[in-house]
Amino acid sequence: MTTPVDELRSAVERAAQGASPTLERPKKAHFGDFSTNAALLLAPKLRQPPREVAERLGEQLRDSLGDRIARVEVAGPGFLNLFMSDAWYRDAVGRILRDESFGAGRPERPERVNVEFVSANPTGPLTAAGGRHAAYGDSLARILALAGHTVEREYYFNDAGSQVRKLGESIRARARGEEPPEDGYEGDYVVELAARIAGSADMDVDELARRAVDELVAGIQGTLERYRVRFDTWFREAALHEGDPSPIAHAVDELRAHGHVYESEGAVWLRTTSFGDDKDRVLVRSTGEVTYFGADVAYHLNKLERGFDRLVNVLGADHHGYVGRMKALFSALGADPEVLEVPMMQFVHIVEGGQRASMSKRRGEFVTLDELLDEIGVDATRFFMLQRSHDTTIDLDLDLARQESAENPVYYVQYAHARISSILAKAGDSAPDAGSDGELHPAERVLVLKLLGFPGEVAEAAERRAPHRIASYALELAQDFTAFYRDCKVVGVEPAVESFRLALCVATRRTIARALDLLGVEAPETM
RNA sequence: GCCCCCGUAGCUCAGUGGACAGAGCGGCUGCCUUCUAAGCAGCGGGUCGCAGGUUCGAAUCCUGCCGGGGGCACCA
Repeated sequence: MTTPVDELRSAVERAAQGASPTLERPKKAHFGDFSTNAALLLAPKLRQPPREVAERLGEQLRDSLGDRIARVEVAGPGFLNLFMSDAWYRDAVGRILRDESFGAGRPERPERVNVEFVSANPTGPLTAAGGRHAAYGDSLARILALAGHTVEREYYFNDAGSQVRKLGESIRARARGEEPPEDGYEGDYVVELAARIAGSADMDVDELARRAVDELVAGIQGTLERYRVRFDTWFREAALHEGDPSPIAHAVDELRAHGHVYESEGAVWLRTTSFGDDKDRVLVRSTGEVTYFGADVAYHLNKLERGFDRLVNVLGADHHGYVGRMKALFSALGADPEVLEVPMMQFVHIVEGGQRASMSKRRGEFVTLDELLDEIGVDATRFFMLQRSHDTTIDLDLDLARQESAENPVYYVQYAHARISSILAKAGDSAPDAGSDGELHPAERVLVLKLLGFPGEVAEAAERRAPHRIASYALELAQDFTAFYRDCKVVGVEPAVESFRLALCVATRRTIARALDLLGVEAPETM
C-alpha cells in the first residue's frame, strides 16, 4: 500500500527530473514538515543558482499537490521546506487506520532468507552473550518478514567432535569426584549434569556426552522459548557425517570437481587463497578427522542447496577471521559470495565493581541468560540487548541492570501503549474518524508525522540489518504520543475533535504494538 | 606485522553528506481533586579521539596517527 509519504516523494522526484533528492523530516519544526535538497542537486546540472531552481521547483510542487500542501519555502542554500495542510494530515491518519498491514513492505525483489543465529554449542547453558545474539537474530527475522521477505530461523550446533567429548570427560570426572581434565569444562552445571545422569561415573564417554548434549539442548530450547525465540530448524552437525555419501563427502567431491581441492602432508585442503583468503584451509586432517571448517563447508553447501536467496549468519566478533574463508568457499562453489552475510555481534561485557569480568564458558565463569531473565525479565532484557547497534560492545553491569531495570525505556513505551488502551476503554462506543475539517494541534501533527515514518523505519532496519533502529523508533513514537497526551484531551471534547483523536490513538496503539512485536516485546493493555 | 569493530554530554548510547548535534540514565528545581505520576515541565551539561583532505555543506566520505576491544590453528 502506498503511503502519503510515498506520494509526496514521487511528486518531489518528478519535479527533480531524474535527480535522487532526499525527502526528510527536518530536525527543526520551522524548517517544515518535510524538506528536500532537490534544488541543490539540480542546480549544478542546470548551471543556475540553487535558490532560483528551488523557487521554480516550489511552484511546480504547489501546482501538483494542490490543497495537500499549505506552503513551500526556500531556505538556506536552496532547501525546499514543505508545510503540509491539515487536510493532508487527516487523510494520512485515515489511511493509516484503513491499512491493516501498516508498516509492511513490498521489496522490489523479495528474498527467501535463512537467518542462522545463536548456534551456541551445547556444552553449557546460554549466556548473556547468547541473549544478545538471540534477540538480534530473532528481531532481524521479524523485521525482514514484515519488510516482505520469507524468513527461516536456524540453529546449528555441534553434537560431535572434540569439545563435546571434552564435555563428556568433564562430567565423568565430576561424577567420580575428580577435577575436570585440562581444558575441560568447570562450570557448576557440569556437576549438576553428573548428578542428574544416572551411572555417569562409569558410562562410556561418548554415550555420556550424547546424553549431556540432549539435556543441554533441551535446556537451551527451554530458555529460548522463554525468551520468545523459536527456530524453524535445529541443524545437528552429526547429520553432516551421516549417510552415503555423507554431506561432507558430497561437499568435498563438489569442491574437487570445481578443481579447488588438493592434498598435502596427508591432509585435504581447500585452495581458498584463489579467492582472497590469506592461506589455504584444511578440510580433512591427516588423522582422517574432518575439521570444524570442513563440516561448516558441507553445512553451507547444504543451505545453498536448500534454495535460499540469502544466508545471514550471525556470528560473534571473535569469528571475524572466519568470514574471508567462508566467502572464498562460496566462490569456490561457483556461488555469489554476496549471498552470505555475516553480521558480527560485538561482545557483551559483564561489569562487576566497575571492572570487566571475564566470560569463559569453559571455566564456568559467565552470567546465564536464564539468570538475566530471572533478574530483569524478558522485555527489559530484549530491549536492552536491542537498543544498541550490533557492532558496538555492550557493558552489562548486573547491579546497575537490576537497579535500573525499572527505569528501562521499554517500560516507557509499554506505558504509552497501556495509556492509549485506557483512553480507548473510556471512549466506549465513540467511533474513531479522521474527519475532514478543523485545525490540528501541533502535537497532533508531530505524532502523525512520526507514525508516517514507520514503514520507512522498517524498510531501513531490514536493509541495514539494524533492529536497534526500531527500538529507537518505538521510544520516539512513545515520546510523541506522551506529548500529545499531555496537550490534547481526547475523551469528552467536541465530538469531531474527539473522533479524530480517537483515530490517532488507534493508529498509534497499533503502531507501538507492531514496533514492540518486531523487538519481541509485549504490549500490555494495563500496567 | 596484517585484518575487523568502536571512540559523540558525568554514565550507557542514537545519529552512514545537509541548516544552531540528540535520547535514556544520573544531578538540581517544581508538578498528582484531571483519559494511568512507570508520567510532565524547567535548569545544568559537548574542541562529535587528533591532524589533514574531498564537498556549496562532514559526527557522517577518504588518508594518516592515537586510544579501547577482537581476530590471525590440521581449536571450535
